[in-house]
Amino acid sequence: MSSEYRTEARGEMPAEARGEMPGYEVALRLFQGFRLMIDELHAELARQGHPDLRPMHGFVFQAIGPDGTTAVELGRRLGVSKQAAGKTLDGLERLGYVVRESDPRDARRKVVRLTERGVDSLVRSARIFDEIRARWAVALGPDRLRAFESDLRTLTPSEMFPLDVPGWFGSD
Amino acid sequence: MSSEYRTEARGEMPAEARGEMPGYEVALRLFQGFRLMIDELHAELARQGHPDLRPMHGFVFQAIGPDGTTAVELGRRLGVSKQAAGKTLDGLERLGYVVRESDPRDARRKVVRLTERGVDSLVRSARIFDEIRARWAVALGPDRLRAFESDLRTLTPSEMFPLDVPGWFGSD
DNA sequence: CTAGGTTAGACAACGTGGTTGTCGAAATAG
DNA sequence: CTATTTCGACAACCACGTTGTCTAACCTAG
Repeated sequence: MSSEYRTEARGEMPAEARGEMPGYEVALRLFQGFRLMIDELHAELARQGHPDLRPMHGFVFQAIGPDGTTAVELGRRLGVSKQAAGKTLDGLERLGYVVRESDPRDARRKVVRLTERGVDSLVRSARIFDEIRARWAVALGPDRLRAFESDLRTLTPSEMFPLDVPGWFGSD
Repeated sequence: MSSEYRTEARGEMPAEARGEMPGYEVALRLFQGFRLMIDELHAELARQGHPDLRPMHGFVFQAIGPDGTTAVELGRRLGVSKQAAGKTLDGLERLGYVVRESDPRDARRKVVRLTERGVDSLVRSARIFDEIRARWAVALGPDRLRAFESDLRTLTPSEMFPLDVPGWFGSD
């Protein structure tokens, strides 16, 4: 991270003059692109009846999945302790996005499932994301956006998205 | 955010078959690209003598700037209270990345400056970012990467990068 | 069938980073 | 000179993560 402290590099034409970007700016702009989408998503979700959802909740819903899961397994997927996952679920349960049902086949397990409201938020999220993408297609042109997405896939090859976002940014 | 709950949309050929990407995947991959760069940056920084730096610290150093700043102003730039900014600075001061000097022209102010060690971490960060970018240039080809960066700039037009990352993800 | 180990979830104590509120000292406006 | 603003410090509090412990339920050997 450095704009003022940039390593001006060995001779030749500066990178910017060749239309290139300093490495740190690529990182910053990737994050900013993500953040623009997420901020707009949640502004629109708030307008559409989901004012209490936060960026993290999308990752949680994704980790819960259509078949439900347990607090332990959720903690594993999110990279946090089962207790932390449980506390997050407490909040989402209060907001009406998930329910805990007891598993008849294993009396210890409490299976967490999305409620109708939870599914509704996911359907709306998908639509809003697609609308943002559609605006990007206008801004870049559809061919250019397809190339952009293809390159993005090349650079981030994994099939599985890392969901262990909570605490990732933290200070220690 | 939805893979299983995708809105399959009205008729025609599915977006994937046209080489397009669902909107939510664009967001996820932008974040993943950022995260790949940041994770590699900090792994390499740790190897080069800066094992205690965290993703957030880069934003803090950026907000401090080459001329130094005060806790109040830093809090403003990071979007947190002056007290929170002060606590963060306490930690960085203990680690030897910043010093607080009293301002002879205003006895209330304590100007925070980067130490030599702080500047060293920025110089190394810039170099590491550029190395990662260079590998991306190999993966995509230099022309394709330039186009990618150009499109990224189009999509994230702002001059100023938002530094108010702490708490942005939080749950309430 | 039972004994021992494992697993899920609840509960408590704690740490870290954020918040607000208050205060005194120093600067500034009138 | 006085009144107001601003900076930094201190304290109380809160949100959200952590670890540790405990009980109930399941599973597997013998």
